Amino acid sequence: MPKETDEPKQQPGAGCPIRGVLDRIGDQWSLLTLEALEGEKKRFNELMREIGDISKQMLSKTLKHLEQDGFVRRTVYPQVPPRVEYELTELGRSFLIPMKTLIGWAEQNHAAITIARQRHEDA
Amino acid sequence: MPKETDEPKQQPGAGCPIRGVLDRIGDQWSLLTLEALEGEKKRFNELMREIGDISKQMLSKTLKHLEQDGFVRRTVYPQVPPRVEYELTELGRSFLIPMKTLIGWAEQNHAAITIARQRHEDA
DNA sequence: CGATCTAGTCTAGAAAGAAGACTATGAGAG
DNA sequence: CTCTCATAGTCTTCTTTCTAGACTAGATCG
Repeated sequence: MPKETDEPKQQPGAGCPIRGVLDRIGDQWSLLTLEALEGEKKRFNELMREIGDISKQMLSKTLKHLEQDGFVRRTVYPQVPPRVEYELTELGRSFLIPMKTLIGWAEQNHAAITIARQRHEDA
Repeated sequence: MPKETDEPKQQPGAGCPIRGVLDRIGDQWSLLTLEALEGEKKRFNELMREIGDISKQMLSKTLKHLEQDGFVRRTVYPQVPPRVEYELTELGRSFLIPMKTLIGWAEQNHAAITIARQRHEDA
C-alpha cells in the first residue's frame, strides 16, 4: 500500500498539551513529591522519610525533572554536611490547586473504589 | 538499638486515601484512557488507535484495573468477530470533573513548562 | 479456499526501578 | 586523636515492568 497522503504519522501526543504535561507529572512520585513540598521547603532526606517508600534514585530523578520543568527550586548551601533545600515555585504552587481537587475527589470516593475492588475479588 | 516504642513501621501510604487512589490512577495510561472514554463508549482497538502509543498489553491491563476499581464497565457482545465495548461508569464520569481542572491547568501552563525546560537545556 | 476482522494472550528482549554500597567532609563522642 | 555519624547524591546489581510482535478462533468476503 502506497502512502496515500503521506500521512505525517502524527507523533501520538504531539500537539496535545496534556501529553506533554502528563509525560512528566503523570506518575505517582511526581505527584507525591509535589504534595510533600506543599507549605514548607524540605531537604532531600526529609522528603525521603516523608514519602516513605521512594528510593533515593527515584527521588533524585523526580526532583530533577520537577526542577527542569519549573515546578521546584533547588538551593544548595555550601556547608559541609551538605544542605540542599527544595521548594515549590510559583508554577508549582499553582499546580497544587487542580491537584487539590483531585485529592478531594480521592478522599470522597476512595470508599467506593475499595468496595468496587472487593466486589471484583469476590466474583 | 532496641525497639523503642515497637514502632508499627507504618506502611507508607497506609491510611492515606491519596495513595490508594494514586497507586491505580496515578499513571499516564489510566488518565489517557479515561479521557479517551469521555463521551462515547469505545471498543478495544478504537482505544488503541486513539491513544496511539499504548501497547495492547498495557491497554488490556489498564482497562482491567479501571474495571476492577469501578471506573469503567466492560460489555461483551457474543458475536463472532468479537465485540467488546468500554464505557465510563458513574464513578468514572465523576472522576472526569477533577481531571478536567487538571487538563485545564495543563493547557494554560504547558507553555511555561516548555520555556522552563528550554531554559534548563541552554544552561 | 484463503484473506481479513476482532480482542486479547503469550513470549522474548529492552528498559525502568529498588536496594544497598560508596563518596567527601566536618562535627561530636570517647 | 580516632571512630562514628550525618548529608546528598551517584553507581552497581538484581528484579520487575513494558514493548513489540507472533499467535488464536471463528464468521465473513472475494
